[in-house]
Amino acid sequence: MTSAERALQELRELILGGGLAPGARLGEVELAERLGVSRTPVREALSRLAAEGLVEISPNRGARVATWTVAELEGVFDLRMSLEPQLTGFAVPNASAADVAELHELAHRMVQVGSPGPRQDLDALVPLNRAFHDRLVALAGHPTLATALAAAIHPPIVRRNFSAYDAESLRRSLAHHLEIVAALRAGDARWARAVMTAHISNARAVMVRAATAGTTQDPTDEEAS
Amino acid sequence: MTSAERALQELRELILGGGLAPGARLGEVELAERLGVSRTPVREALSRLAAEGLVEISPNRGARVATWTVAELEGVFDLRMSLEPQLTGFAVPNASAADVAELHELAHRMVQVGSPGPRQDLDALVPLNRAFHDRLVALAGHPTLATALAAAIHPPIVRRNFSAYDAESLRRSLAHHLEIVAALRAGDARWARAVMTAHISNARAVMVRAATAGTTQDPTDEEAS
DNA sequence: ACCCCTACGTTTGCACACAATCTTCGAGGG
DNA sequence: CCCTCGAAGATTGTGTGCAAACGTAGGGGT
Repeated sequence: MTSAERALQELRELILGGGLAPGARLGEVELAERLGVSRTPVREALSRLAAEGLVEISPNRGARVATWTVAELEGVFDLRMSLEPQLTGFAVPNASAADVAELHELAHRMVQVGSPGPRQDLDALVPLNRAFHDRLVALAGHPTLATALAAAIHPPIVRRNFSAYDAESLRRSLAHHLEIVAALRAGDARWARAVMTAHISNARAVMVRAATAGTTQDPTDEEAS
Repeated sequence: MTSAERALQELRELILGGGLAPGARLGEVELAERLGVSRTPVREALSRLAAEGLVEISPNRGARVATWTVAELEGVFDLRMSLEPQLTGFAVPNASAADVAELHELAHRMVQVGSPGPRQDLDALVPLNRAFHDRLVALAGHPTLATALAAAIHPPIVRRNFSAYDAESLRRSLAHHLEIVAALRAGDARWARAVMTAHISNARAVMVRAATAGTTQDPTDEEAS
């Protein structure tokens, strides 16, 4: 694996994992020594991340972690609403019994882990949720739609923890997963599309509310001198 | 403007304009001296073009102009079918009388230029068509959807001349533009969406037919020694 | 007291050089 | 005659140095 790829993945992880706050300055030399490589692969990584929409580059002024307004966040959800139900519908005829069982397993574990109580673990929900949606997208067998969706989803995933969900919305979200599995088992593409549309609408409401409320979060740079 | 940007735009023009055939090898040194810059900005341009999907990069094996199978072409049209009607619908409430007049003017000129006869000029149709669709997308006021659409449309635009259209399909396409304007004037988003869906379905049928028939086109590299 | 202009430090943009990898061509053995 | 192995050439990947542009602080002028 090349150094540029390593830098790319590491930076992506850092941004998506919250290690770098939105708006934070990304100096080339700082990142270079932080990742143990030269500036060249760092530049390449930053360029590609800019193409993905994770960082913003101003000529001669360097790169910063991208920030998103509420309007842009809503735009992303519009896009998801256009694509994910479609992908889910495509997945229906391709789902084997084994696939359905696997998805059911994932949805079931999400209910166990996500239900309120002493065993609730919202952080464990994130990889399960991701696995569920990724599996579904893979089943659709539609690389073009999948790529467009992935490009759109990446940015707002930054704060993609489930802490923003209130109990009611979370319960709905978990139920949706199970219902999607049911629709797959029934071979009903229209049903699956409808549930996915509802699923994203629910998520949109939660995220927009969180973003609107959390406008007060620190926009400070990480300029610890 | 930076050298990397110049290289990016020039390469894009070269690929989209047909100056570089799909599958053609893109040597860094060759491009560098062809554009009069060093390898560094060329590398950056190639990297970004790869992110756009116009070129494909294999590690240690260089870059080539991207190629698309018929299946991928159909995938792109699936994506357009998901996004463009949506964008057209969003444009409806934002369209002022002046906007409608402008779009009507464009659609009318396309009919004049595109109708069979001695004054037919298929090449002149391309910029008009592009202006029409761009105007419509701009009216939607939805940067996120617009960006996703633009990213998807770029690749297959390579052969985006209207020579593939038979008389019947071309007449339909021109009529669609006028009908979309009518829907805008009526303020009927559902109507506009439906016509746009039909418009893209028509285009899909034409392009897929052309791609299937034209599989015999030369896959030769430009290895002029 | 406020504004503008200038000089400095920092950072990015680009070019060049070296190292690592892949491809190709040729020779030897089976 | 074909296959395998090896070396040379070419190409990509990465590090480093230099020049240009930007941001900022300080001094002079109005």
